[in-house]
Amino acid sequence: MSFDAEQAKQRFYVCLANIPAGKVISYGQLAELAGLKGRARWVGQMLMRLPEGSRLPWHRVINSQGKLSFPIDSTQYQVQRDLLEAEGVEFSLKGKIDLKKFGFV
DNA sequence: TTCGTGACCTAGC
DNA sequence: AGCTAGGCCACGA
Repeated sequence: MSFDAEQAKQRFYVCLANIPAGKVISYGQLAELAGLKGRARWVGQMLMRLPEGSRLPWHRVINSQGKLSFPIDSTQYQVQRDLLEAEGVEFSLKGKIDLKKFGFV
């Protein structure tokens, strides 16, 4: 059985679009939601290659530790964090998100 | 086709 | 809580 990238991409986009504002999900969970269990890294690749104009909520995707997958000092980190805080998502002093509260599952 | 790479994950200490 | 090591899997050179 081979991996159909086109079909996978479609399911991935749909699931991502379904994440409500103010909630976050991990790469692995999103992959599983799209029927792509075990392909968390592929999800990351897709987000990186996402066209800029798209209205997909890429910022609601974080890692399983409840943190953003960017270095603290990067602009990408700031952008994602601002977008999330604008939706009501709270960060701890260490920059961690409470998945019990904001996690989408 | 083989090899290195990465916006990942989990288990162990 | 923080770090390491091993596993994971599609992608591109």
